[in-house]
Amino acid sequence: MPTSRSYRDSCGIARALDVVGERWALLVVRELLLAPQRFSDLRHALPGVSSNVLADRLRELEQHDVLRRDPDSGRYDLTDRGRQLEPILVALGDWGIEAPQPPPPAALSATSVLLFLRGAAHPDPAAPPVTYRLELDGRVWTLRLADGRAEVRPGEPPIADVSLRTDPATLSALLAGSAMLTATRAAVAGDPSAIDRLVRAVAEPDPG
Amino acid sequence: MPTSRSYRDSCGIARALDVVGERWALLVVRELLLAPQRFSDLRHALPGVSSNVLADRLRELEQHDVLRRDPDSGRYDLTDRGRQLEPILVALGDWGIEAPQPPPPAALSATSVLLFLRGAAHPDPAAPPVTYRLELDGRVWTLRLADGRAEVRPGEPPIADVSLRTDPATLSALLAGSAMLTATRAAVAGDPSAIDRLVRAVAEPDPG
DNA sequence: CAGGATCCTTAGCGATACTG
DNA sequence: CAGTATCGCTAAGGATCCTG
Repeated sequence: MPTSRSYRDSCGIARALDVVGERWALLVVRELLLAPQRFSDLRHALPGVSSNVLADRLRELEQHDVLRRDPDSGRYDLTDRGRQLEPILVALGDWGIEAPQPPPPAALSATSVLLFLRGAAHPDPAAPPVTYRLELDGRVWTLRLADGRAEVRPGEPPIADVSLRTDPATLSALLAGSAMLTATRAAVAGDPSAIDRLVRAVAEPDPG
Repeated sequence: MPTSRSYRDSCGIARALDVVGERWALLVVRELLLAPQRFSDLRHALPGVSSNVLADRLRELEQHDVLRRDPDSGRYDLTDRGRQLEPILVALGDWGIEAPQPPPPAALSATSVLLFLRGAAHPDPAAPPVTYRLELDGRVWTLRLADGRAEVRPGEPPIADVSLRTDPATLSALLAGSAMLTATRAAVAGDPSAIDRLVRAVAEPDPG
């Protein structure tokens, strides 16, 4: 039984919150920012949400034209309207970064780390492009550093300079500089120096 | 008894929602964007929130350094950190404008209308500045059109070209062009043509 | 009277078990 | 795998009642 309460307020902010203000709704949207996801993908990325609540949120968000379920693949993907939330979510995430960290154990989905990575990376614009194959939680992503910014896409890269297989928490620790690659159980193939370059691109201050 | 549940997710978006994701929290922030407000002001602006929930939200938001209560005046005001939410809320409101209107009766606070007005107004940059004295729900605001944009501040203007006393819904209807000034119970003093100019500034398309 | 605090009811949430 | 059914818990909603 989906939620059907409203703020009954004509303001755009209140009407937006009528759509995406229920618990877990914006985190579901977050998980779909980089790639479509199945029901089980979302459950794995959001271990705190129970299946009935997730089903409710997906139904409501589909009714409000934020996302759509593809009947063939069973995957949920954002609609154009849902995708318009991306800059808002990114800005909200930047704001939330300043908040105190939740006490562990805290979840960290692949999408979360990749969104952070994409936003925090400031690679040297003059350096040649690099392509990474990232395998996180068994799923493959393509990361490309080029033209001074990072681009993330789902799926296999055509060619990759380096391949890194690990989990979101380890990747996050690497990027934060709180772990050395050799001290983790990450599997690397290809040019290891490209990993250093990635870490430095995230560590260096925003040139803007 | 304040809410103290967390998404337990390290992502900045989730941590932001741990602070401002509870019901009514962002609408409280909205009400404080333009001016400090008392507890009773907030209750009036948000007729759907019950006093215990409002008290809980204010406590939580104060604990998280989003707002602060001034002991002398009893007014709640945003902190610097809370004010950083302004562009996010404005963007969320723009997104929400596209959502279907809630069935009436829907609330419409003075802050809501003034936020909409400030964002939607595109006055002729070449025209001379105009200052309005707006009295909404018994509270006085200063509105100034100058340099191609609108500025809203709480309190009496030093001098005003025109004074308009009405309620938020009537002002909204005037701005939307769905009501004529002469057909409302709005009280006007000063230069009535300045009201027309305001309506046109809102009606005209965004030059940007 | 403003600014809450208390009480009670309801509805959304969280966890687990179950089904096509 | 992709949800549905069930149930106890907790936050939200509404009214009333304190306290300066």
